[in-house]
Amino acid sequence: MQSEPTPQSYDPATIEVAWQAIWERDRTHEVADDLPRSQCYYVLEMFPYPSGKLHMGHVRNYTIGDAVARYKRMRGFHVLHPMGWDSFGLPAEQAAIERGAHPKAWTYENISYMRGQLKRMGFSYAWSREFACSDPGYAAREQDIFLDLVEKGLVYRKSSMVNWSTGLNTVLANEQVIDGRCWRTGTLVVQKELPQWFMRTTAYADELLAQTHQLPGWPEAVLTQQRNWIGRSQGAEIDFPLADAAGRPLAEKLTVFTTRPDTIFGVTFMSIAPEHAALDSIVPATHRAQVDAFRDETRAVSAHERTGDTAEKKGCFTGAYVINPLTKERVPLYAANFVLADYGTGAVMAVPAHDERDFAFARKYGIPIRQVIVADGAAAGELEEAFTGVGELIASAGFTGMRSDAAKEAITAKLEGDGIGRGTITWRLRDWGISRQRYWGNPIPFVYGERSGAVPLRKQDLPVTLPDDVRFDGIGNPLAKHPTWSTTGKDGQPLTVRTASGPEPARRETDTMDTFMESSWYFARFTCADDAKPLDRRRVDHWLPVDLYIGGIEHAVLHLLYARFFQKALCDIGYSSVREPFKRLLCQGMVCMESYSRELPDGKREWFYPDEVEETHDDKGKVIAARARKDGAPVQVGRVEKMSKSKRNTVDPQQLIDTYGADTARLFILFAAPPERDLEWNPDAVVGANRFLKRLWTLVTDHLAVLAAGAAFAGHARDLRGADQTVVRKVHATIKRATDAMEKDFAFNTTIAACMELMNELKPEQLSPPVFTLGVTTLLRLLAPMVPHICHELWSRLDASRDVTAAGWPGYDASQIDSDLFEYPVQVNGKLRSKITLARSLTGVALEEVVRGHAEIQRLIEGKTLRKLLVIHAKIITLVVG
RNA sequence: GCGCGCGUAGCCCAAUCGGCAGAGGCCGCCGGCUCAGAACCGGUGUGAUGGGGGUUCGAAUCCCUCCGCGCGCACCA
Repeated sequence: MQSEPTPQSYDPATIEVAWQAIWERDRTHEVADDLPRSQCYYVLEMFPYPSGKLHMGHVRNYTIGDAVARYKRMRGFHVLHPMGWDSFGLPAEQAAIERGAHPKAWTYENISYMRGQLKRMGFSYAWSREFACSDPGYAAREQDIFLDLVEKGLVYRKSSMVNWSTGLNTVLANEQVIDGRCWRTGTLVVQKELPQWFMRTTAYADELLAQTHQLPGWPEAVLTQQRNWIGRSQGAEIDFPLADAAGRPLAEKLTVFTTRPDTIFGVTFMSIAPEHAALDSIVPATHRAQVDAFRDETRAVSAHERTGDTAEKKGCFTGAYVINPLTKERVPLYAANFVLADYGTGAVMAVPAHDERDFAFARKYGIPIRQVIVADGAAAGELEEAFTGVGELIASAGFTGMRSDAAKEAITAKLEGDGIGRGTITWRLRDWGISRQRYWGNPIPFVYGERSGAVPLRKQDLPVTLPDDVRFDGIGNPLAKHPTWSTTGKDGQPLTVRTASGPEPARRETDTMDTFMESSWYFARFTCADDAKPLDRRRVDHWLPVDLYIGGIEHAVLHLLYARFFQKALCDIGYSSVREPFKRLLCQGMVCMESYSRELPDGKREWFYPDEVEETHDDKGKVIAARARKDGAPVQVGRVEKMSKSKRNTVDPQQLIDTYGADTARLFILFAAPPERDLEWNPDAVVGANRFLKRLWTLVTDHLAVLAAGAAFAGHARDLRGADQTVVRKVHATIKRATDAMEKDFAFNTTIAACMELMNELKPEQLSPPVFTLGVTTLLRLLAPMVPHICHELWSRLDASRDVTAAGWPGYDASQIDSDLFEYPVQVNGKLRSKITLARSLTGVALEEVVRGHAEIQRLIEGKTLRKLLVIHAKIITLVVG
């Protein structure tokens, strides 16, 4: 049983709630929009999906962001630090299906609970700017923007093969397909053809790629991933005329894309995607049946199995031939399972000698392999594997002898001159399919006239709102099944579109937008959340780019690429002139914990909660065994991995707050690891964090009389001696370390360590009151961004005139850090041999003279030859003797 | 396979420009306090900085290579 807290003991529940009430009452963390930009700072954390309650990943993300926001405020910045809710999405509908809860009610109840948790953590958000994406106001403004994008030609509709999740009955983006399975449900993804709405992300492919080289504040890993995803590929399109079996050219042609036009003289066949549209007209009747069969066979397997690394390369001769435009040679055309219809032109000139896939294919089907490139200095010979490098051309007519780079250009130029090819760039990046066959999303503001087809809504007919009376049975799209919604206008009358010949009956688009749409501009809306228009350009341009954006690396190519695209699109429809939304990106690591499990006889795994397990340690404290309490039988200590419910290695933030308070949770999270690194949850270390705060509490409250009585020491350390001098130096050194750590990488862990060190030095019985006061007040100011409640509370007891935030981040005086003497380590031939103490003020030639003459140095070189003497001021003395 | 990152004490992690390997915390151990325990206070660190090689007066740090772990991409022509 815990004893009842006395007024003197640290009672986080009371002081934290009290300060949170003060911040709420005073609207402490709101910020104006008209201050000089150089004094402003926009820090943003990726807003959460309101799934029910905060998990430890959220708490870490938001703790980091809050510590930055509070730190920047103490440095005098006007900080914009908003929060909202990414509240459209599938889990709400899953809840409706499974529990009968209405998505709207479920979502807003979750928001209400989670907002309470955020406030209980003491996060310093500008709550007046809060919104949820499912709020009618936000969704309506997004529709407004959408229509502008339509106007600008950045939205279009086309029928296309889509990833269809059999688990969700909906379309998934490529990014939502992981190993051929649905990212959410893990069910199989199949290919299906549907009309879809697309955002023209490819219109910005060049800029999206180029700007990755101008984002120094982003982690290299994210930039690399985005570059891979965009996938720029420079090469040429080349036309190959079709030929009949006798080799006579036909009128039709096939165009290939290649990055290696220099290998064109090595082409011995052509391969084409089995579902390529041109095949129907190309394949002669004699081969039609088997090509169709091959296509169906290919289609039957999922995209992943088909293109996976291990998949067998298979093909089928089409009965057709093409002519190599440079050699005029006739080569066979194969349908091949590894050729993708939607990349490049869907057809590939096959050069087995210089491409691994073509090599394997040629071996399998007995197709000739003709080498046309040799590595520099090598001779042509029998190839055991494809040579995919660059080198010198052989057997390539007039291009023989050229190097690959030159040949690429020369051959492309020749093809261009002949009108049968052209240099071109192909992208891996596709347009963004945004249609979702779901209810809980933002409706796409289009209608379909009976005869006139898809028509965008007029702005005065916005917004399209979701109906509340919807049934959820988990099959198909609830919106499409609603009896009246899709055919009723805003005025309650049957929906029509205007045409030249008068109103025409129409029905609504029932697809809703991918929820990545909402998260693509919420950071802009935060700058002007009260504006009637979708965005207020003045304020958007005032605050953007976000100075620091914090979130998980799992969004490296999803959200972060869409948001970059969207920002550029917003610029081009007049809402901003800032083309990159995030100046600096911080990707925090995962929150991990040890897991315990054992294998059951049936091969399954049984997982244990930590308190179900007893560990035994050796005499150094190393864990040597673990067994389950219930049966005493051993369990395996799993590796430290991301918290997950199924592995029973989660910690509930609410429980943590209830037990230790928000400040302890914050302190542990910031102290246990640097932000980018994975954090290993350690319940013992949480207790340690709590212990530190208790000691801080006691240190201040036990000496309130002394601390509140007089001012902190403001003189110079040189005028002090003994413990007072040591502590004043320590104070300045600590401020420097803490400041450097914050400015460099937000290395809260080292900032906190420096504070712990300082506190260990603060022994009131050995210090004069002004110096002790300096130490304590410095400590409170340095810790305030990280553990704001306890620091505000203690500060208020020392100084009622202003709060600790207003007191600001302390500055330091470099001249007060170091003592007048420096103890030089002396290395002889790289080994530490001795130490000598000299005045720090000694530098340069004078310093070297003193060292040379020093008795200790003389002793070290006695009887040997001094070959070299290096004296680095305030660092080290190195002797090289022989 | 390719790309990015990481590897320091039993564990989590520090170490500005290449300059004495150790700041802080946890665990363990010892001691104080206590009838006793918890809490609290004090004390307590011997590692080839993952292996090998190189550059240097000097390498945890820079370069090469290998090993291990994590993440991402993966038939993109």
